[in-house]
Amino acid sequence: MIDIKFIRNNPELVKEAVRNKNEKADIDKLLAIDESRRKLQFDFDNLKSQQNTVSQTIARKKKAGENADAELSEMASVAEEIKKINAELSVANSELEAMLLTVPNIPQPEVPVGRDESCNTLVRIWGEQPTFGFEPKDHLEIANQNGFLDLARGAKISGSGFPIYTGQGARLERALISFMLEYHLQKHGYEELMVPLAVNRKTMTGTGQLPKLEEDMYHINEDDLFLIPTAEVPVTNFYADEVLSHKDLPKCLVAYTPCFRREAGSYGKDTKGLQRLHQFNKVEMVRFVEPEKSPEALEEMLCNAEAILQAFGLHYRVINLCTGDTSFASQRTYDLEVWAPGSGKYLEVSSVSNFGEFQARRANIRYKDSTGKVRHLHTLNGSGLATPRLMIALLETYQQEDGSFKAPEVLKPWLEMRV
RNA sequence: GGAGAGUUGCCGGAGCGGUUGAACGGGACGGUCUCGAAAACCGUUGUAUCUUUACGGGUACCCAGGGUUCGAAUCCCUGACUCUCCGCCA
Repeated sequence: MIDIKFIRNNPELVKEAVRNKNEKADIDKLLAIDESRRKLQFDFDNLKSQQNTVSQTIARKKKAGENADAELSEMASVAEEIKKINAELSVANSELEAMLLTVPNIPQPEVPVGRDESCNTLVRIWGEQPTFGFEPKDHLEIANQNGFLDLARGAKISGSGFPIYTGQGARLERALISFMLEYHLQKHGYEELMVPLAVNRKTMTGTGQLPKLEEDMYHINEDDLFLIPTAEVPVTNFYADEVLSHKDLPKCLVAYTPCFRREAGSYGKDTKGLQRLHQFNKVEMVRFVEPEKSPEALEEMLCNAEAILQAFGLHYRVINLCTGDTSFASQRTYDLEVWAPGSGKYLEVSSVSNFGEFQARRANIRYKDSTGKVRHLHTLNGSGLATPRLMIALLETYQQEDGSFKAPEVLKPWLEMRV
């Protein structure tokens, strides 16, 4: 959420951000509501002030045994008026609140302006595309040949986009999750959380999924709960409505969760195999930092995510997203795209974003700085990483000529957990 | 699912419908004392919002939302959450 005072003082800047992000929040209307709301608030405060004063007089008179009928009848009409204005005020307040929730975050200056992904820029490339002495197969062929996946039965049980990992495939998936979690815990200093997969409306609003993305999420009607599309939601909201101390910052959390996405409106796009799913696994990093430190933290998290791909020896590139491609809540986002040699393309496996105070305002997460002042902190998050496309890259990169799969050395211990 | 109890400031914990933004205690911070510290003593210790160049002032907030009243932390209704007991269950 953008500070209403900021919108008041920089309306053009906010409108530009709305345009550049292909959003459609009506800033002029928002400001008009804000204006009338403040007028109502002013009237309300004055009437209340009058009421408080006279009420005290009444109290004093009654205590002294004097007659207070004059004041009482005077206050009856004031009370009436207050009730009326209060009703208008709460309507105006909720209107403003609703509108504020539709205003996207403002991209940082470093973010290239552009409508869509064609305007994204390349930051760097790591490694090289591997070469094969044979025609590399795509991940589905490898998976099928080795019995790693059973998509047909997943579709039977739930529908397409709900994969079943079988045998060594299931084990590999679990190994990836464990490896990544432990990597971030041991080498990058994160703390682990295991969180609820179904969360309430307030939580979804806190990180910015609601109101915009309601259609993209699975919803449990009975209890008005949503299945999380990313661990970002429960983990960021971990500190909702709290005031932390600057001594607690930065706070670095990591969590593994399944993620659920309806992917409404994207049917038919990149649907082959594990490329686009309704349920997938992801390890997510989240940081809570002091405002001044967030740009630096973003770079660190990017490196944390890259470290995983490097450990696996996978070729990838880092992309700087343009305004039109950064999400509603983000100020700045890097994508990590891993090379899938069998499919012959780069696949997004991570998105690392700085949200500034946008989410902290929505979720009401604050901290007390070293001077004792209470401020909103900055939140960031990054996938570290999502497994399906990572699995694709691994299978395709480490396939053998006979179609078998040879896992990279670092994964060996994780695939051979002895009991 | 049934029965009961509860939700007050950083924490513990008071609070008759009328100077209660909130007693009292603890903690934290500042000061006095001390070579230094402890103890003791004194003082400070909320958030949001409007207004003001500033000093300051107004208003709201005692889980949330409604209601009663001139006036609600205090009375009534609804909801959320916590705890105890019973039932059910991995």
